[in-house]
Amino acid sequence: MSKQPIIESAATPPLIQTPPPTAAATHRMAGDERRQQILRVAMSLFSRHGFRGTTTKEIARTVGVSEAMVFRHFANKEELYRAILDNKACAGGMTNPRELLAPAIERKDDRAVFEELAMAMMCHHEKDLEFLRLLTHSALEGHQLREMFWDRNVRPLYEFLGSYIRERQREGAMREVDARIVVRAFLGMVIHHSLNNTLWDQQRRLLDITNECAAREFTEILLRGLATDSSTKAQRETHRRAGSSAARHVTKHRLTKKK
Amino acid sequence: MSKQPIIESAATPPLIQTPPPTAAATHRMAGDERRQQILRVAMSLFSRHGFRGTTTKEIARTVGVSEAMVFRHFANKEELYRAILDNKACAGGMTNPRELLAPAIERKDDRAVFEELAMAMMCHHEKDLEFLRLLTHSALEGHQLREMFWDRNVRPLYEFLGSYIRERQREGAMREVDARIVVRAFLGMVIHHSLNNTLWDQQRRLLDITNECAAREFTEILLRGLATDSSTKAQRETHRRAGSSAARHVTKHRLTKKK
DNA sequence: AAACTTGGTAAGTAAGTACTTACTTCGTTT
DNA sequence: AAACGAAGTAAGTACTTACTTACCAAGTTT
Repeated sequence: MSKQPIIESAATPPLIQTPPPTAAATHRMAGDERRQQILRVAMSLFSRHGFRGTTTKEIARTVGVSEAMVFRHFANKEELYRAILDNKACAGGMTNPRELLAPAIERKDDRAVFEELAMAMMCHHEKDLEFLRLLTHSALEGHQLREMFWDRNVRPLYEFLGSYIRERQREGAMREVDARIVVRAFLGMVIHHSLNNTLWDQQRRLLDITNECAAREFTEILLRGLATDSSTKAQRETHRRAGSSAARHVTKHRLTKKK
Repeated sequence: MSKQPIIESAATPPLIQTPPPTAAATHRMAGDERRQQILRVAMSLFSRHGFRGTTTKEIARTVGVSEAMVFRHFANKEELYRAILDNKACAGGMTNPRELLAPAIERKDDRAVFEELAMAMMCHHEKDLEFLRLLTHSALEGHQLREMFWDRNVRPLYEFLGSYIRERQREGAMREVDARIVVRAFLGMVIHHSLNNTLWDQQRRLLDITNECAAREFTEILLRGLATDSSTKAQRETHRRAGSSAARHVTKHRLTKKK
């Protein structure tokens, strides 16, 4: 309004386009490729600084293009965020626990069920640290990723694991406690451990153990904690014979890595 | 610099001061009182939207004063945040567990030790929900509250609870597992439960139990999980005779409130 | 009643913020 | 080689942000 755009000034000199000062050789990518790149960068930045704490300018600069490119691929910041969620919330919940645990469940190998679940979760958290942070951010900000993740991952996991526990209780292999409480307790140990390692104590000052060790010990505590008075010894015998995943000498056996 | 301030224009008309349109009767508070009010409001807003997500304007408006007042009391936003931390990080870690648990520890009542600790933590989280959110925000943002809380609360708790467990292990009352893993497992159950209730599932769709119930069941799982093969029955007898806090019939005994 | 102190404000400012506009460059198709 | 469309940009716009300035008015002291 205040400024008249130069529409037909054929005279204006070429205005020597400064060759992109940002990156080395990021010229003319295919549209989809660039879109993916923006997505990856945005994901990484959102996970570090949250939605509000990340600017579109920063995203563009990191990618090595002008800000306008971000808005060519995504209508607005919110849509960019959504695109990340669609990418992640589906693939973000690690490999489906149902498939992963099927063999262990078949054999009714409780130890393997819990240990493998714990391992899968912790390894996934470790690998996709970004997603864990993104998730926590959106839980705080009340963003829709929270509900999405809840419905697609958390609730199904509670139902799946809960029904396994109930089955084992019916068979007399575990004492009678509300299965949902058991699920909460176990996921609590595992998730808290991951959160601790990624958000609070990345240098592992308080506790530096391998995922294997954590999975093993958490499982041990849970299963002993659920054992029926009668099953206590018998069951552990059974599992030893079956050659279950670990649990050979679960006492004090070099649990920590250092310090 | 660019604008010449009117220094002695006695002629400028009174410019009828609009009577504060914001609040009803928030006139002329004592300095300290207002300072405290700003602190409280800021704390509440920071906990809801994080440091970056809260504007000084919003704080001022909520208090019912002009933005300039915020900056009269606090040099900048960062200092306001610090003031909150100083207020909170000292008093924020609930009553000192050392004192709280002293009697239970004296009696070597493991059940009471863990159950009371869990209760204290969960009730504190529930009451000071704001602090929990603030803490999570600063963990994500890498703000100094994280280190502060870590040093003043988390690490001491690990050491304190860990040494109690080690003592009980020496006495043969608990099996030999790295005490720090046990601490992590137990705090994991408790903290994850709190976090779940405040950040993820405020409507308690997944699991709606009282704090008492959660504390009781988590403790039960942990203690059974730590029992030595020999102590299993003997110990539970002992505790029953001693009239320990709960644990009468810890089986399936109306654990949930509804659904 | 003059001088000081203190709680308070309106109206800035400079540096962001998300998002847009008008235009250019280049590989592919015709 | 002309035309076209997609990848790209510089330089905006309108608004928000943290923070400042210049000033005021109700007490309290002198």
